[in-house]
Amino acid sequence: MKLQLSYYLNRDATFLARDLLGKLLYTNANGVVTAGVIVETEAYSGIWDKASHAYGSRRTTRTETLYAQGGISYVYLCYGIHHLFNIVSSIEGEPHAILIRAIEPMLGQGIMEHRRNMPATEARISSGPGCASRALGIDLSYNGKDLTGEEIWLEDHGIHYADSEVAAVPRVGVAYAKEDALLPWRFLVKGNKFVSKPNKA
DNA sequence: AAACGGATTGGCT
DNA sequence: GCCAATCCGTTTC
Repeated sequence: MKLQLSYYLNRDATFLARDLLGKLLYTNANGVVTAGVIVETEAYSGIWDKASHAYGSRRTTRTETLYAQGGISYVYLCYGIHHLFNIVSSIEGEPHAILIRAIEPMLGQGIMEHRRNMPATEARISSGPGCASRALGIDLSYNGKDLTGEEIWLEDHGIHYADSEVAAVPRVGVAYAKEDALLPWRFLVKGNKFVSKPNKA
């Protein structure tokens, strides 16, 4: 049920990004548990990926997390306000990460409503990487957390999407990555209302 | 100690 | 649906 360390050691970031669709992401913030089904992801793969923070083997205090062995979280602040949550994968020294861009709320909707200050009937409550993180209560304090621990983890509840239900399209907001911006490394569940806005395929 | 810039969001037309 | 505000951790001087 709970995904174990071995799952995160897979060295194919795009495989994981696709495989993570349908998995449940849980957080436990001081006993307050919330969870949602992952319905949109993006793969960031290693030092050759111009869209990755680890492009060109860039190592700073912040990106150091990406180089660790898979199975931990990488949370960083975007635009000064949004906490973007990534799953670090692959072996130590190979900086792969999967950005979680949207979830479908499954547990603790009332808590999410409070965190987002909007009714759970609104799709945007957890649509988009910043919103999904906020709904789950993820902030910078979650950076570097063990994903097999008790604060944040993933579970497999047997939800599986057929290839015909999944779209692989270019990533969002990475125009600066030049030719790598065209790679179809964004995966989403077609027709799911929580998938974030940029829907063009 | 200061400047930078962004894996976005949501408010406005 | 489009456009532009925005903020602080990170990086660099």
